[in-house]
Amino acid sequence: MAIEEAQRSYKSRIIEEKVQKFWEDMDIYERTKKMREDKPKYSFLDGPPYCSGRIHLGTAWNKIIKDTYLRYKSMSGFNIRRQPGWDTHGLPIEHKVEGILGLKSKKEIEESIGIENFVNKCKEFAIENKDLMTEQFKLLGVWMDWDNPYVTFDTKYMESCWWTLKRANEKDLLIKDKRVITWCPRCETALAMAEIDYENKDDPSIYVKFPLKNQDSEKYKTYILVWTTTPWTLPANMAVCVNPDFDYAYVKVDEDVYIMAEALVDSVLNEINHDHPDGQCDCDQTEKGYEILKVVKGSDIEGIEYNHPLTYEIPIQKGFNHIVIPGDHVTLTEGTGCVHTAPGHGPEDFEIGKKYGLTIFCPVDEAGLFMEEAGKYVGQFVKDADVNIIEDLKTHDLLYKEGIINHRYGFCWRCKTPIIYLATKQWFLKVTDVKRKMLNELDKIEWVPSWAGEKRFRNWVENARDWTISRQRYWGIPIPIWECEDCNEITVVGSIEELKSISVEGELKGDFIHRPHVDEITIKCKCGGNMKRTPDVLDVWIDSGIAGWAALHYPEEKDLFEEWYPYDFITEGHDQTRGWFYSQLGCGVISNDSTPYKKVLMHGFTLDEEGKKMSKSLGNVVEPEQVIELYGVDILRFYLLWGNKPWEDLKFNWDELKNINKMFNILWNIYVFSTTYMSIDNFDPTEYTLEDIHLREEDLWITSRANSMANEVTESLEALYFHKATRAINNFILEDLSRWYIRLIRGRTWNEKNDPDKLGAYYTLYNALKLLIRTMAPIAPHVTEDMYQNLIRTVETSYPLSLHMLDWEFNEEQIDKELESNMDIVREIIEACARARDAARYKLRWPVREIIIVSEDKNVLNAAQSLKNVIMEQANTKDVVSSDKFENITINALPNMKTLGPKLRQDVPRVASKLAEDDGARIIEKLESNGVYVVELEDKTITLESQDIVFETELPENVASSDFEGGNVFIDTTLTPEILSEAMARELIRRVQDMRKDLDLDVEANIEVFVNCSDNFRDIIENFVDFISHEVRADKFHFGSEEGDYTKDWKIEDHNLSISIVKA
RNA sequence: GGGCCCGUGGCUCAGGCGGUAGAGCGCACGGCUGAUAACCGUGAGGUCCUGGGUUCGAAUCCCAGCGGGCCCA
Repeated sequence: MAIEEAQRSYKSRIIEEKVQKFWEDMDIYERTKKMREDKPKYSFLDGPPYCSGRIHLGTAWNKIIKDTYLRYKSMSGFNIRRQPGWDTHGLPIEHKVEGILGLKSKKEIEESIGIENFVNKCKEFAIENKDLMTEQFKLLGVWMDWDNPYVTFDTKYMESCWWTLKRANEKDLLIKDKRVITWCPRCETALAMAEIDYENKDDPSIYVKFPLKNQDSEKYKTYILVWTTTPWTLPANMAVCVNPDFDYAYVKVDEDVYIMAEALVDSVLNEINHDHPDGQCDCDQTEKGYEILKVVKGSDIEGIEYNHPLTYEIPIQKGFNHIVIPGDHVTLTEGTGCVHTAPGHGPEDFEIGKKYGLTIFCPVDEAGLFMEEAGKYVGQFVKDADVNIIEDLKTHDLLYKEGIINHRYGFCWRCKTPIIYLATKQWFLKVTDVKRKMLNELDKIEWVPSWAGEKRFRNWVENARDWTISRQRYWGIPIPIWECEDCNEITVVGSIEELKSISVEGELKGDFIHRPHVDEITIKCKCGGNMKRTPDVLDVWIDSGIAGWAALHYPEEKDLFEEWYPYDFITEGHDQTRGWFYSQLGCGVISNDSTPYKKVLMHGFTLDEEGKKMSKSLGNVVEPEQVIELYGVDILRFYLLWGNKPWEDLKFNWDELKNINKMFNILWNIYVFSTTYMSIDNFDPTEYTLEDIHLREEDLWITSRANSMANEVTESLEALYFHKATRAINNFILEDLSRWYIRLIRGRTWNEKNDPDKLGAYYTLYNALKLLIRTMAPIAPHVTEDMYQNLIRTVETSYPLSLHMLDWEFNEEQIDKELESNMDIVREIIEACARARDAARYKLRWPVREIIIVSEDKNVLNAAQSLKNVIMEQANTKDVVSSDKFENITINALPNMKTLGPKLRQDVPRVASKLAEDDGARIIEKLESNGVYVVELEDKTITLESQDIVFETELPENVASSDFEGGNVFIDTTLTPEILSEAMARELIRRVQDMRKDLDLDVEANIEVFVNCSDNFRDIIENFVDFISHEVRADKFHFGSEEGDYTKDWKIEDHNLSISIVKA
């Protein structure tokens, strides 16, 4: 086999489809895995995406990061576990299925279609999406065990979950408790902190007057002034909290006296104050509209009794005792410093209520409707009751002030209903008991970036509360707790086998582990009573939190667990700080006393071009498929790893994608160039040893650069700094290969087939490309595989079937930093030459006699000397001279008119001519040694200081110059007859080449050339006919006219001529 | 109110362990081209968010503030 000429243009989709088919047909993924079976293990755990729809750009980014890193690790010689996971249970899917079936409440689910049908429908929905999303991930070229994923609804998976709960119970970390928790009144279930979205919302902001029970004055009535934004919680008010350390004022307004924090009196009572433009207020109390009667400490008003403001509407409230109690949580940032306390509707209120023995009064049911105890409000939805309550307060003259506040409020993550707080009995994991251990374990984890763990995640864990794990829903892992109806004893079932052995009623077949079948199974209690399952399912965050061992079906099966647990690496978005990073650590510590993962990359979100979240309602969603269709998978992958640092949010940018597309085009062009010539010459690198070929300095240079690049990519990937890896690759392709190396070797590809110099270029280019595609393979796996199959595998037949089976390696010994920096300098010199020519309007195509490089920097002179040949070719010069100074420069000294004009007046011309007579360099010398320069005129002596003279450098005629960072270049543009001949020959060559291109001739096709020109022009180029013929592949070259296959008239400088080409 | 992150040309972003501010895109002009629908050069375009501090020297380190984002209360 031999290297074939590549397709002329880069068609990403065709290549990618071809490569994916190749992988599939040849079973490349499985083979690659098998190949590295005996290597050291590197375990990875996929954070399971939730299967409720199609993947979006962020999900794609997530899997691309994983795939790239794992491909790299695999090539680096590790046996990788990469099982994908699917999160399938929970409210989001229930919510979608409710929508599909047109169901509006739990009652409808239970009564109109039944739990079994509903659960089956949910499962169906999850499977459909799982399959759909699998195809999407495959399209991205992500290599995972797609046929063997872990799925949270699998019986085995759920069994591991039961074990985890049993374990928690054994450690006394599983408790049932009445607490106030966040609740969705639409879904009628408890929600965990991770299931709440925060958004801004308008709510009432009211100041309510709570009348004291014992009024001590006939003249006025005293109230505690209380602020709330949830009027509907007032029916459950049991107490008022004050901070014992604050000062509280009795403030008289008209006929009322209000008790409130002194510091807040002004802002609450006296809005007039804000009308003073200078902020000064010297109004007296009457103007202020209030009068402070006295100030006491918070602790002084503890125990004061008051009457509930709605006893008329809610008779049951008459039976409770309402008092003022102390609370350290009371602040002065808003409100009145007297905090309405409803132990049934607030977590802090609840804690305080328990502490002071208040009744936990909660007259609201699971659907958010007021119950009988709420008196007048019975049957009203809590949020709807707000206005009625406000009206009733007004009626009793117990409303001081009313307004609207816009503040952050929690919403159900799925149905967007505002959450409420309710006191209910729920099951909890006592995270607060293991928090210390969690923090301890957290320190053992390596975080990228480090602040993600050390600061952000640590902060979250430190504030963790006990975890509400029970959900009053259907599609989830049933809580494996059976409670005795008689003695309240509980049994936590840890496995299916265990359930079988102790169940007395109900069948264990079919999908017995899901609801509703599992609900029918009963267990005999020690007391002889009947144990029934607690009807709840588990918080879906438990599902994914246990993935570490549930995916391996531990503890029922132990081998895999011992081999792979804990995991070396996980990576997810920063939303998982409160999600999966947390749930895994919590579950891991509870069941195994340790963290399930050792290294984490926390990545960002994908945003739209303006930095806004992508959302359907904004219409700014970019689908991965859109990008793939336009640019291809490899370009999408490269872009996502290039756009920014992985842990920052990525503003998706089409322009950047275009930019990456350009880079891939150039890469492809390099490939086309290489294969074009290599296939013409049947190049086979295995046929040559270093003896047969000649390597130039530039060959060693690109080899060094390629290895430096590979080194940088290795370090970057290892550190998960994907942006640095892609930048190194981009720089190598554009700067080193395309813009420089290919340009340098162009001439050599024109030589004879077995010319060692040409073979040196091929050999070097071949190896540089080989290293490049190997290094790029994890990021752009398709195009590199395609190149590998043609460029490498056809000639190095002993190489593995796929690029991805190659080991990750490069040769540090081939890195020559000095050569690299010399080349940097030389590139600058050559660029300076181009600038100088440009300024002098002297074309690059025309050779020059010599260029002189002047620098005081030894490194520059060394570089110029050691890479002289490169400069000669690229600067198109016959000679290169380097020196620490330019000898031929003339320095002219002129009088500085600004200083000398006023001083010397009519003497200026005479001084000027004296200055002109002397050598500028000598004048400078004198100024430097004497500080002055003396001019002797016939009639006087004039002393000039350095500021009196300005110097101009004058280059000899026909010298162009330009400077660069390390010095200057001077170019001798004298046009000798020889140079003119060569210049004209090159002009002619370019025109013939242009015509060959017009004819779309093969690169190696031979032609016959006729040039019809003046005798003068013929004389000029006559000596270069052989050179011209060689360059344009002309077998024969004639002067004279001919009607060839293609004839064209040209003008070169002042010469009119016509060129005719005959195809050979 | 608390925690974390971000703020660099018109746009997208590098740099960031202190030492003359970079790239790409876009704009203008010039050039080159048998791998390149490419490329090269030149030009215009920067209070590196603001203000303090440390230092011979701060885009970089420290403090405070402003603006944006995420998370929490």
